[in-house]
Amino acid sequence: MIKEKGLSYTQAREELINLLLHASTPLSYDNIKNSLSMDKATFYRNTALFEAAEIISSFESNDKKRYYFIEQNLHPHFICTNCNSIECLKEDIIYALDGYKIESITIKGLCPECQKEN
Amino acid sequence: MIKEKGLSYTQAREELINLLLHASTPLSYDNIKNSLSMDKATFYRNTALFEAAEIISSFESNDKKRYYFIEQNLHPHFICTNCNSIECLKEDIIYALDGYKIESITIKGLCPECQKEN
DNA sequence: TTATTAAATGCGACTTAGTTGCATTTAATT
DNA sequence: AATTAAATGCAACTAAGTCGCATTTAATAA
Ligand SMILES: [Mn+2]
Ligand SMILES: [Mn+2]
Ligand SMILES: [Zn+2]
Ligand SMILES: [Zn+2]
Repeated sequence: MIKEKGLSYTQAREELINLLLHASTPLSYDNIKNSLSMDKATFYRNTALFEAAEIISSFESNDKKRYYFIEQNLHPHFICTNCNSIECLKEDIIYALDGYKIESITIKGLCPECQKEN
Repeated sequence: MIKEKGLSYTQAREELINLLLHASTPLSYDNIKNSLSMDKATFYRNTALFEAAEIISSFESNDKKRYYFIEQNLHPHFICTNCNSIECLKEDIIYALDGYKIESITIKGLCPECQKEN
């Protein structure tokens, strides 16, 4: 995966790709900093590189943090503006936007839990 | 609009609502700071208040800035990850997410301009 | 209209996710 | 094994947004 894109294969990059491959939702630096052996600067330099190489995607959540993910099938992510939880929405929503290339879709609002509380 | 929600009607709030009402795309503080007579703290305190009162919505773009908008019909916004431009996507896309309340939808990717350059 | 008061504002200090420069280490190639 | 350009760690930095507090203003009562 890394080598296919002509990038050199380092310990840090392997570690980062593995974490993202096995995650069930997008992850921020903050989420995984304790599982990472690399420095924060290395994390961000590599995520930027992987995004440019189109190995990973990301979005900015409500909590001012960026979340990174690797996913085979394009699906929207739901972000709760109350509790900041992030969910994968597996229901297929087809976006045919002529001339645009779609990298990620985020839907913000209130999750079922938070809506009840109102 | 402001009074309907039981908020007091101040010069700063009128100014802010007017700017957002007449904007053709979502706006960040940076976009309009030169047109604003209020302080940055007041801008952010009022946007937070308006969001809580459900007068405005917002999303975090790719450039780490938050964009605010008032819109009658719910439609997605497209954010180009290359040039950071923001567009309203008027084509109606119906999201029926049972149990969720949807406040905003953002689609990220490459706009037609930036995709050509590749 | 004026007096009262709680809420709104401006200002400066602060927070914090992410970035950058530079010295050191490491992966890739010879 | 030697070479070298790229990758990394560290510490300093940047900038969007937040917060405390003194001052001003909107709303209400007199
Ligand atoms: Mn997902
Ligand atoms: Mn719009
Ligand atoms: Zn929630
Ligand atoms: Zn673009």
